[in-house]
Amino acid sequence: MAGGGAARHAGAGGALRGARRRRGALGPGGRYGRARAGGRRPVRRPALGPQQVHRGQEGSLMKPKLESLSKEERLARMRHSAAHVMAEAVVSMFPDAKLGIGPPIDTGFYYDFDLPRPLSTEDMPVIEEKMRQRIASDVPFVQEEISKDEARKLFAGQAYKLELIEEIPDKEVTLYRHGDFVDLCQGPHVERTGQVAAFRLLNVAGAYWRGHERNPMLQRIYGALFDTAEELEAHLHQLEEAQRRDHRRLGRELDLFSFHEEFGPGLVYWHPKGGRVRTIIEDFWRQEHYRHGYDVVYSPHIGKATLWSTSGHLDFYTESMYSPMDVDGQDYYLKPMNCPFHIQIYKSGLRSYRDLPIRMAELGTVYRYERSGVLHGLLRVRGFTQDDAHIFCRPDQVKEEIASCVRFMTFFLNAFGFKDFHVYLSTRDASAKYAGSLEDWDMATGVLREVIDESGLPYDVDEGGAVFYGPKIDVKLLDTLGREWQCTTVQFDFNMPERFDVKYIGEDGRERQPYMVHRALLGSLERFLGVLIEHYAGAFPLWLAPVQALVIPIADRHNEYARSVAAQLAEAGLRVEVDERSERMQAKVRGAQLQKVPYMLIVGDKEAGAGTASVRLRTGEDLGPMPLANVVSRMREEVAEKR
RNA sequence: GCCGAAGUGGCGCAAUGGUAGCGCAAGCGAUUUGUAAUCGCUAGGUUGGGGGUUCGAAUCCCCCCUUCGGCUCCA
Repeated sequence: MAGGGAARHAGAGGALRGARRRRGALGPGGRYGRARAGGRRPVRRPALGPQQVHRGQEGSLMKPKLESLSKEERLARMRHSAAHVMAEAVVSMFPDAKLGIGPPIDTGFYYDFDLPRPLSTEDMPVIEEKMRQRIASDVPFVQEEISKDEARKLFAGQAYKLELIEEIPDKEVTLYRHGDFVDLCQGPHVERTGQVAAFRLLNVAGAYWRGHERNPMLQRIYGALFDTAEELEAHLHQLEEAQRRDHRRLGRELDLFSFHEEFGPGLVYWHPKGGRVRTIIEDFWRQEHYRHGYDVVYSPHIGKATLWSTSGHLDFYTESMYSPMDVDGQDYYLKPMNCPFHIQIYKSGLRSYRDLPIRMAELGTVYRYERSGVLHGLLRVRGFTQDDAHIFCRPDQVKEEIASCVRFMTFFLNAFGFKDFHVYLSTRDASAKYAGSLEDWDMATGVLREVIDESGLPYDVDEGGAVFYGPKIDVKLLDTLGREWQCTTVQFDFNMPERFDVKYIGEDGRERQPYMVHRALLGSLERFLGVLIEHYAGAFPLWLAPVQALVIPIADRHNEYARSVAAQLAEAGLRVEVDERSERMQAKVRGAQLQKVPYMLIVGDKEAGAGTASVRLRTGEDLGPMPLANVVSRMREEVAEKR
């Protein structure tokens, strides 16, 4: 994020409207919260209208058979039905329970409840058991349609359901009934409870009713559900495996970084090894930016209040800013963004149309207040370094500049081996909170859309997801649990040029306002490194590995030769260490494996005599003894190719 | 910020009202070893912080801090 005002102007929750929104605002499955967490994403599937699900006596005769459906659709139905069965179980335990919604999600389902007491993990087996009984009883799911009036009577006392009923545009609403349990629901479901497959209740979490912070907080129970017990087990196993590649754990084990909560949560301390990786990325970043026509700048970390009032941050972004510090009786603020500074650099001279585009990049460290509950390792911190840039350009240059940002982004993500990322086009909605003219917005949104279309990257439209000052393209990378984290962002800004009166002299000699584009490609180095660590499970490719080779002398008498081997590699620009501990070679190999060092160079009598090293790779592959020159050339080649 | 769970040596864990232990890591010593853990010894904790109950608190109660999983918000 490079622009301002997101906090207040991102719209009501910024939920994914548009592409991911399903029709209607019905109960379970009708409307979803945000598409966000891993396995917590609403399933995407075509809405199945009532016309496709005919009513039958048993609610089954005319429905498509479960087996004939796609796996995706079948799972969605089972998950949705499991949510109903779970709701029934919870209601049987708490007759006064008020029901929220209970949709299927990527890996299972959830249901939200308003209950008289907090649920605990001890409740899970009880609920599960009730569910299994209901599944064993194998009763049919029956769809019904009733008038809204009838529905209001049926759901009297169910405040949340009543709210949903009022929002349904049709005269009739659909219900799904199994056994004595009935829910306001558009469906579709499986035919019988017995068709609900392998599931496990996972956890309870708080969730605001309809995702709004001002609404009551309900208790949400998450469950996982798959076709078979094996697939369920595999999924649960995968969740455990994910812990092994959690960047917070790897950060400690690989000695990359630490946090010191007692001295400030959300503030990263980079250790030498993590610092090494970061430096490599920064060097690469700088080199590529120069190559791509950017200038690299540095700006201060604090600025006077007048800067932030002019920029609008004090009006629109104060909630994310830290309290001012007093400097000679003046208020100074720690910067939450770099843009106002870059604008000053732009404005330090008269700019001609010939000077544009001006591309100003900075690894700019910013500080933002993040609410305590949202901090998350490196992925959400309070101080971070954006790989920020601001592009000032003429109207005729806009499209190419945006296109080159997208190409540059793709180049970086490829360089780091990312295949799995989600692109979003965030547009404005009907509200009137936006800066800039509608024409500007239409133009900018059109350009962004054209550029992504032409890039061939699949994307979703996040209607209303734009910040108040302009539309944007965002790219989100996935962590090990499949949670999305916004990294790349390319944003138009129709606010700041106006506020700071940014100009250039046009061909006609008159002052004109340039277009301003904020962009961060990696996003922030902290977040990017966090995602990257999980992406590689800590086993960085050679060019990024903090220690590229570990020389392992077999006995103390080989230490001297080991040091000379290390010196030769270091001379060739490789990062190498020697394990001189009085340990057995096996222990040293194990240590290197655990540290995920790519190359292990084992040296004993044979190697010292022949001027070689026996090479073991992190993969376990034994390359046998190699002349040092060959080791060096092999490694240098691997580094050059960023493999 | 909200809901729930949790905080015990650097890390992973045990001790559920009665003297805080174990493994790994660390330090020291021995060993000099051929592709994922050599052996021994030593040191290390006012149990996240503060208050309370009790003869006695890691354990029970209250407040705060932090972490984890969600929600909301965002790079």
